[in-house]
Order: sequence, then C-alpha cells, then structure tokens
Amino acid sequence: MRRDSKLSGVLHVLLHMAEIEGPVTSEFLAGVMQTNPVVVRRIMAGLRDRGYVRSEKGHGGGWQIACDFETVTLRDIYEALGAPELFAMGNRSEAPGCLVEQAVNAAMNQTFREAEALLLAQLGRITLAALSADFHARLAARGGDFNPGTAHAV
Amino acid sequence: MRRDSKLSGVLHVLLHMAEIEGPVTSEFLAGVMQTNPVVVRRIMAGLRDRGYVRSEKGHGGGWQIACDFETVTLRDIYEALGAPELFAMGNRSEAPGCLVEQAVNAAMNQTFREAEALLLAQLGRITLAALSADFHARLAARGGDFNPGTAHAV
DNA sequence: TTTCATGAAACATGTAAAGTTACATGAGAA
DNA sequence: TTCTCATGTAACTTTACATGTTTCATGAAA
Repeated sequence: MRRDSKLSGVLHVLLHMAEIEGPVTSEFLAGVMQTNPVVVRRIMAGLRDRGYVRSEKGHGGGWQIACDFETVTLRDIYEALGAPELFAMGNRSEAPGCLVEQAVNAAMNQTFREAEALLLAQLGRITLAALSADFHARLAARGGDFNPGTAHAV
Repeated sequence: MRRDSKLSGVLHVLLHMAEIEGPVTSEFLAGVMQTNPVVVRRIMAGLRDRGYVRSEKGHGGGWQIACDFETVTLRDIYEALGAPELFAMGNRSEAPGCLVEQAVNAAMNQTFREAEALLLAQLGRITLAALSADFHARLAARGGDFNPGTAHAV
C-alpha cells in the first residue's frame, strides 16, 4: 500500500499559505506541492468544512487561512482530514469465530490502541504556530530569504 | 493500501500449531487461515530463518514449532517478518529542499518515532505463551472443546 | 458575457499486499 | 529405482486504494 501523505501535504500547504498575503489558488498550491489542483481542493475540503480555511470562487478567489495558528493543532488537522487510518498493519478479520484469532486480535488491538492514543496526544501538542516557528527558525539558520512562489523551483 | 495482516496471520498459525502434535503441512495451515499454502510458506520463511519454526520436506513433512513460547515475543515475530512498515501515513518526500516541508517532516517524524518505540516495546512485552494462555482462557470461558482441524469450518 | 475560480463526480494510474500458478528440490514409501 | 508428498521459490495475476486526471456545473468579478 502506498503511504497516505495527505496530512503531510496539507500541512505543507497551510504553512505556505501563511507566508502569502491574500487568497491563493488551488493551481498555485498544486505547483508548490507538485501535484494537481483537484488534489489540493480535495484535501482542503475537510479543513474548509471545519472553518480552518475559507475558499472563494471567481476572479481574485482562492484559499485563505481562517483560523488561529496558535490554537489549531496537528490533531485538529488530522481529524479535519477524516481521521484516516494511522497504521499499516491490521487484523486478518475483525470479528472472527476462531478463539485463537480472537486472542491474537485482542492483543494486537490493545497495543495499537495505546500507540494511537500516544500519537494523537502528540499531534495535539503541536500547534500550527509551532510548526511555522520551526520553519522560520530553519529559514533564519540558513540565513536566506523565502520566496514562496519560487521556493519549489529547485 | 490494503492493510498488512502478516503479523496477525502468522500468530494465528503459530497458536494453532501449538495445539497440534507433530508436523503440520502448509496445506493444512492454509485451510485454517483460509488462504493459499504459498502464502503460508511465505510468511513462515522469516520465522524459519530465525529458528522459531522448522520445516521438513517429503512424506510426513511439514512445519513444527522450534522455539520456547515463554521467551519469544510478538516483537521477535514482527522482526522475523522483516519488520514491515507500521504506519499508514508518511511524508510526501523524504529529503525535501523546501524548508517548510523540512519543518513538517521533522515534526511528523519525531511523533511517529515515539509511537513506533512504544509499539515495539509493547510487542516486546507479549510472549507467545501469554497469547496462548489468553486463548486457553477464552476456551475455558466458552466451556467448549477445541478441535484445531475443524475450528474454522464454521 | 467573458474569464477565472472553486465544487464535485467520474474515470485512470501506480503501487503494494495477497493470491495463484508452475516447477525445481528433497525425503520417505512402494 | 520410481512414485508420491511436501517444501522452496520465482513469476505472474488480482485486488484495494491513494493519488492523479478529465470534465463539467456553479458562482463571482471584470
């Protein structure tokens, strides 16, 4: 299975949007992410439904951030995406009649539930502002300037 | 991506083998798992390489357990399978030039690394004996008898 | 009324797990 | 020896699903 990169992708988009004044088109964001505008609209739909971003049609339209980076966490974004499956491993069958399989499932499920709880707690501790601050620290460390429109040309 | 169920499957096989005297064929195990004998050989190959099971060709051949259930843990089995990917989510690109993406990756990687450590530690705490004991507890609770050959007929 | 943008459905593609086929190898039985 | 049974393994097929693409409807500004 290919690994789901929607969370990674949408965070990338959000941090770029934060560097840009005014609305940004799906077309532009698709260029930044090296993908298709429809893919951008798809992953942004969930965020729009939750009010984290706003979209406008027509001339001068596009996407804009509509939330406070200080309070929205990666967990919020993850859930806005529909809380996609976190683990690549699962049980062969979910409601087996075989007692052996029930025992196996019980052990695996508990283990993965605990890992999921940790994962979500950790994501809940990282705000978009913290991510953005990390980006700016990296930018300062490199001593460079950031042009959001050309940063991906390389 | 379909979810990887090799670990779940191989544990199922091992616990069944523990209930049976003498060697068991891939054919039989495939019946238990409702899959193909070649799939069984495939997932068992890693365990054989580590000496957790033994296989014999020819008449009266098949698979036998060759390890101590008290000491082998689910983590050992997981690693014998080649330590397959645990998470369904990943970064869009692993070595991005974009500083935004580097910041995103750094946050995600740390979070997932911690979850992976927890997951492996938990798997390392569960022995095959513990799993088997849980199965027997379930069997006793149901008050039934276990016939490993027909348990999956239902 | 033209152009630019999103919204959404339908379809195509790429990838990896699982399933299948085919055949080589080796071990015991006849 | 020769037959049968079993694993070992490579190659191929199937299936599921994330992602990519096409297409057209809708609505807003020029």
